[in-house]
Amino acid sequence: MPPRATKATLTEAHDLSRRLLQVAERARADFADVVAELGLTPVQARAVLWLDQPSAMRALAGHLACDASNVTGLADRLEQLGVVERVPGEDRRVTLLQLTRKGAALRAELADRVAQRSTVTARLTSPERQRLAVLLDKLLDQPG
Amino acid sequence: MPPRATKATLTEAHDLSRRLLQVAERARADFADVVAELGLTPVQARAVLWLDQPSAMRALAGHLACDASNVTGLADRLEQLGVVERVPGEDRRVTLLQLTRKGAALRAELADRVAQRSTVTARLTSPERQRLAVLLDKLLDQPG
DNA sequence: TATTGTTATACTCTATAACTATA
DNA sequence: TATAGTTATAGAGTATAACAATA
Repeated sequence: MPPRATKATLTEAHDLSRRLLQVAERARADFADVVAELGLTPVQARAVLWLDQPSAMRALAGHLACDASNVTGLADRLEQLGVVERVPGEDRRVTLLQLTRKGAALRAELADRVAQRSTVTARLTSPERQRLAVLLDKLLDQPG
Repeated sequence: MPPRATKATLTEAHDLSRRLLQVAERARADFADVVAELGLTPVQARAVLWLDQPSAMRALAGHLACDASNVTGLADRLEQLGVVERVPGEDRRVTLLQLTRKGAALRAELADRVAQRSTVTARLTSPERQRLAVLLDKLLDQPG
C-alpha cells in the first residue's frame, strides 16, 4: 500500500517525533541483536554492563528502572549462566551482585561490540555524532 | 547515589545510544501523557491518528506493526468509546474501521495537542529541529 | 518501625493457532 | 486454496502485596 497523501501531511513535529521513535527502535533492535550473539537478553546485558563494580540488587533495580522483585529472577538466571555471583554485603540484609571472571570477560566483550556496532557509530561521522549529542542533551534538559 | 566514575567512562557511542533511548523514552512518555488526557492509550491514539480515512483492520495492524488478532479488541474498545464504527467493505471478508463524527473531532484535537506539546516542539527551535531531522534520516537510511 | 531480598500472584502486551465466512 | 476477522490461549515483561531476616 502506498502512503496516503493526507496522512503524510501530519505536522512536522509529529513526524519528527515519529522518526525519533523509529531511530530509537532501531537502536534498541541493534542492541538486542548484538547482545543476543552473546546469549543475553537486553535486560541481562544492561545488568552485566552496569556491574562494573559489585552492586546491591536494589541498586540494580534502580538502574534498570524496574521493581526490585524482578531482580531476583534476573540474578538467578545470570548466576545460572555463571556470569555473576551473590555475595553478602556488610549490611546483612543486602546481597551484592558481583561479576565472576567469566562475567568480567563477557562484560568487556559486550561493551566492545555494543560500541562498535551501535547504529550511531555505524552511520554517523564523529562531527555528526557531536551535533546529535548537543541536540539530545537539549531534549534531555530538565523541564522549566 | 552519585554516578560511578568508572561507569561514566563507557564509550562515546554507547553513551550516545543511551541518550538516544532516553530521549525516545521521554517522547514516548510525553505522547502517553498527552493522549491520556483525552482518555486514550498510546496504541488507541495511534489508531485514531491513522484513521484519517477508513481502513481495513488488517491494514491498521500493519501500521501498528502488530498481529491482526490484536486489532479486534482494539476496535472493540474504540467502538465502545464511540470514536470508530465497523463498516463492511466491498470485499465482504473485510471490515473497515471508520471514525465517527465524535472520532473525527477527537482525532483533530489529538493531532493538535500532540503537535504542540511534543518534546521536540517544546524544546527545540525550528532550525534545531531541521538539523535533528537530517541526522535522524541518516540513521534511518537503509543499511548498506 | 523501616528496609532488603524473596515469593506468589496478577495484569498488560503481544504472538500463535484454530475457526468462520468469504473469495 | 487463500485471506479477513475472530477467539482462545500462551508467553514475555512488569507490578503489587505479603513474608522472613536484619537494621
